[in-house]
Amino acid sequence: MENKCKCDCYCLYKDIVDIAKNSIKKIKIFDNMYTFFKTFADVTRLKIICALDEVGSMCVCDIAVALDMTKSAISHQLKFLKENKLIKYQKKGKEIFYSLADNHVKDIFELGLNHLQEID
Amino acid sequence: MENKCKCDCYCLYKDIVDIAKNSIKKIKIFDNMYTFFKTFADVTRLKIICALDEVGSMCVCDIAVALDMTKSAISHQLKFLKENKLIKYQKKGKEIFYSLADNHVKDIFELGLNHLQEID
DNA sequence: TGCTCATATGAATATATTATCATACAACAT
DNA sequence: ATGTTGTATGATAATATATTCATATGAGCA
Repeated sequence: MENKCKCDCYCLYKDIVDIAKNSIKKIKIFDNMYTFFKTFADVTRLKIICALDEVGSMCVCDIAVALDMTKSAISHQLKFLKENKLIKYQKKGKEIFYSLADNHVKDIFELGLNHLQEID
Repeated sequence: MENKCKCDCYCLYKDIVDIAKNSIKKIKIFDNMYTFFKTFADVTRLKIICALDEVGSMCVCDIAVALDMTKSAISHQLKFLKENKLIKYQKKGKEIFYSLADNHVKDIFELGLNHLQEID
């Protein structure tokens, strides 16, 4: 039957399903989007963002101390954040200072904060 | 030494570290926050949100057809969304219709969309 | 040059997450 | 009652992720 898909389902409301399907198809950036949100879906990364948001820029070592974690763990997470263009950095001698890339990061962070404060 | 922590780090800029530490401590909802953002950090859940956003409300079966996935997989994800209060539902006979819980979900989704369209 | 410190990174381990599979339950039709 | 359909769920297997560990690189200094 036409309205039966490989997934063992009978389609009940075909027109609605078609609208939903088209809507999903239109957004070709789900992969990027999920990677973007994944950034905020980790306590360590949230804390790094929070710290950088508060003090502007910090070196790897200080972030590690502030979060009470190893420098290696922080470095791995900074790499993730860097690859997803959420932070930028500036070299000063041996040290490398990281800071938030733009206001979107702050916006998202604060929107999440507001949402949680409202339902709580 | 006072400025050496268990994590093999030497604290370089103590005042900055203290500010960051306090800022992190103030936010006691990192756990909730990361769970909230985790919702958006999965392609399946993003698609469900996208579909519900577009057509208002859908039953489990139709969501499964629209996403071309099994009903079981969808049901598990709906449970996750339900537990985190991002969707609500209404029973009609055998069917259960799911819809987005409030505008925050839509807001976050669209903010992510905007962010990605700008950097791209 | 050799040493120390700041940072980066590959591999391995530990943990978390997702989809599948089997099954259960509830509503409806016959 | 029995069978069918829509949904839910526990257990498992497959996959992804985070941290640790060992090691590497690179800058500054003695």
